[in-house]
Amino acid sequence: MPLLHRPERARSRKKNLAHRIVDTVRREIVKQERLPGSKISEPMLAEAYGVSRAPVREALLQLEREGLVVFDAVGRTRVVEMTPEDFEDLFELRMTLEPAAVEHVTNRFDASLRSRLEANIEAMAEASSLAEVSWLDVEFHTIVMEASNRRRLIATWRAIHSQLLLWLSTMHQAHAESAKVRDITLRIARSMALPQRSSG
Amino acid sequence: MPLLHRPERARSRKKNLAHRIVDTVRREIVKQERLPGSKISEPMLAEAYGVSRAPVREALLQLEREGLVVFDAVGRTRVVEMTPEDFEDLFELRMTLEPAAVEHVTNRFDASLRSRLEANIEAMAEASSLAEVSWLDVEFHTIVMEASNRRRLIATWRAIHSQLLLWLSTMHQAHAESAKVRDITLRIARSMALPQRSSG
DNA sequence: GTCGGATAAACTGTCGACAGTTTACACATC
DNA sequence: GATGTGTAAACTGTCGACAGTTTATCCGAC
Repeated sequence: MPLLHRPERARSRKKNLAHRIVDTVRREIVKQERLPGSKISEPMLAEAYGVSRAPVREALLQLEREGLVVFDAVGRTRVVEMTPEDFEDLFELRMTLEPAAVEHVTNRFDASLRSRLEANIEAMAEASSLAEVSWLDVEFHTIVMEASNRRRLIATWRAIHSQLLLWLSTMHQAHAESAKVRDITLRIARSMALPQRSSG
Repeated sequence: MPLLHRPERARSRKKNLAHRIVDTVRREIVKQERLPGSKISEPMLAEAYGVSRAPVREALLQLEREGLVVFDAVGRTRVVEMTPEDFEDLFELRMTLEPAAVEHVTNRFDASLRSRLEANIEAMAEASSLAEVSWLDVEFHTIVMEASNRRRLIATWRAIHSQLLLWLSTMHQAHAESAKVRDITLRIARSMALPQRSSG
């Protein structure tokens, strides 16, 4: 099972409480241990992690930035519920961003990047489940995105990254046995392949 | 002079203090009343607006999201300093996003949208300064982006919108009399024009 | 006069508390 | 049994405070 996330930045790079809460809740949402539409209250989160509400509020802001939670009109937090339109939106933005990143990566294709990508591909080949392949595939494209070295492109990717994982999780959990969804996922996985993968 | 911003969302749509602080500081940064690289401390902001640090912290997080401030390793806040590479990055992302938006707008081109765009164009024609034209131009493209109705596209646009204004402000203030910069700005403005502007 | 170190000021991260508002619940009514 | 209502519980937004750390200042050594 691939690791969910490297630490990422939020306010300061230091390991503050908000960071840890973000990491934990992000994992819970992506794994669907917190279901779409379920409420998240600050006092409950604060008590769950034995902290005050201040870092919890900061964490929720970050999770909203990643598109994993939404705030209603009175400031209450819920786990995001993605509609088919959202999925379309999500993948369209992804398809818009990726070519721009690839263009820069081709100019910066060095040994380090190459080995990271190859390791990822290898892991995919050895993966034992479709879910694992999907996750590795998102990881593959994260590597590409970050290799582009375009700060704003990377920031935008991070803003949708977790939503992609959530979508994959939704698909695999809700329709694990559906051959049709299997096909869709594989088709998308293929379309996500690095267009001009250099051979040298 | 065009209005700087409509209220925009942050945590809840209600008018909380963080909102007002974001609006004010955003304007200060874009107008370069706060100079790039200058420090922003929470206690000072809090005192300046007569509030506690809690809403100030929230506001700074939002401003970081908009790319107007950056946090250093120990959590201190500074007004962003944009390098030439940043400008390139910024406009490249902009060019990546825009065609995707335009594609959707052509399907939704109604009278309301048309009149809003025409009003904008009219204002540009009557504008008395290059700065004003630039701002109206960014506004034009904001209208297009929001008309696309793609949530994530719009969110991404908002994440770079203020940076575009800051860049324009920088250009106009630092090189107001430079014919060369004038040309660059106009060239960019032209490239920003809606590619297939419908005539019917 | 310059450099280095000690001391003071300032700042961030976190906490617990309170007011005002919204939601949930129990109870009475039809 | 369904419905409306009033009260209690819960929640958000905001505040002031404190501890630990970083930055600035001042003073002495050279």
